[in-house]
Amino acid sequence: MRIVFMGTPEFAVESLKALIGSTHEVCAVFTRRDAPKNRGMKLFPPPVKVCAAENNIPVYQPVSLKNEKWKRILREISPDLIVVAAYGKILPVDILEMPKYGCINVHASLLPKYRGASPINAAVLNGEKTSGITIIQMAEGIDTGDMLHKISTDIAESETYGQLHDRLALIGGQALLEAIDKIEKGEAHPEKQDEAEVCYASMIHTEDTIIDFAEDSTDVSQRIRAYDPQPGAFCYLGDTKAKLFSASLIPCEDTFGNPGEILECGKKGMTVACKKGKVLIGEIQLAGGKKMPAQAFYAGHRDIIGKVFTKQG
RNA sequence: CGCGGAGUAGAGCAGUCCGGUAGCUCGUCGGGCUCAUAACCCGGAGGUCGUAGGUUCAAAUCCUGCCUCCGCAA
Repeated sequence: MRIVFMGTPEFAVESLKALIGSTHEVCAVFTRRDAPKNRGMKLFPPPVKVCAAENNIPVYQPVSLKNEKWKRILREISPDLIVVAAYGKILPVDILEMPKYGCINVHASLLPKYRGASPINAAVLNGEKTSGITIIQMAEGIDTGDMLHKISTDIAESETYGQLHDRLALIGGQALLEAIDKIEKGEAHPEKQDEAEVCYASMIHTEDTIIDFAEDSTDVSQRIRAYDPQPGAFCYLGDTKAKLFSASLIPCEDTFGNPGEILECGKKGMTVACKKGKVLIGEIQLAGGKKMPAQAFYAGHRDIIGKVFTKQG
């Protein structure tokens, strides 16, 4: 099958690799434009572009697909199918209908739950026990299309966003090939999403990543893990901003000290009190510094026992 | 030239303002105590103070260039 791939970040790279390693032909790759990023606002190419270039696949980086120029190019390529994975742009309807088999999307949640931009983070944040990949036939509206194929996976205890992301990216590639196989054999059975089950995961805002120890330990550890390792959930230690990572729940119903109080530091990490229960913090990163094991932090800050993490500096 | 912080022993930090013996916690190595231990006691090793110059009797410390790392913002 002749395929055009559209995607941008690391998550999409695994799907692209799966296609490249298959019997299908990836005729072209569409990805977002190189964006100024990080210190110095230097220009960085999206991961998908790098991967495509390594495999000598033509890359297109349109500002908007509504432009007739890109529609013409797509018609000339004349793909049988367009595969979209975390592309970050809306496809006009006439493009959705252009290929013989239309456009399909690799989405990192079990739809209809967690439509939108941050499905993986949302699953961890809400303490879901399972997540997965859904391949949908794209339609107008964000992640609203009929479902073609689904693979679910259990979310492990203490699993972070990063770990789940990497796992789902691989599963995404697998699910994609299976879905295309179904389509080719005419065995795909589009299934409507149950509107009653729909919920959305919007883009991440800074305020979502603030740790509030006045919440129960379950919520605190889920919040930290939902943004670990990127962009990192944070709170303040005095005036210093501190990102916390590798959180795990210490199961207990009791309360200890004040919310946010550092109870003890040991080899396994730093124990912090929550509204109810406590959490074990494995790694910490202070503003301007590198991420380090909590034990190392304790080595250089012997006076932190009894100090309190707060929401504001 | 988007804004800002930081490079000192394997790790994490103090010392820099005000120049004068390289310091702390952890780890590591050796010994001791113990039924035993991630606990405790004693002892040891380990550092071109990021780098290149400058000032000085003397620079981790003051001045200048360069390299590297990190936070914010996008």
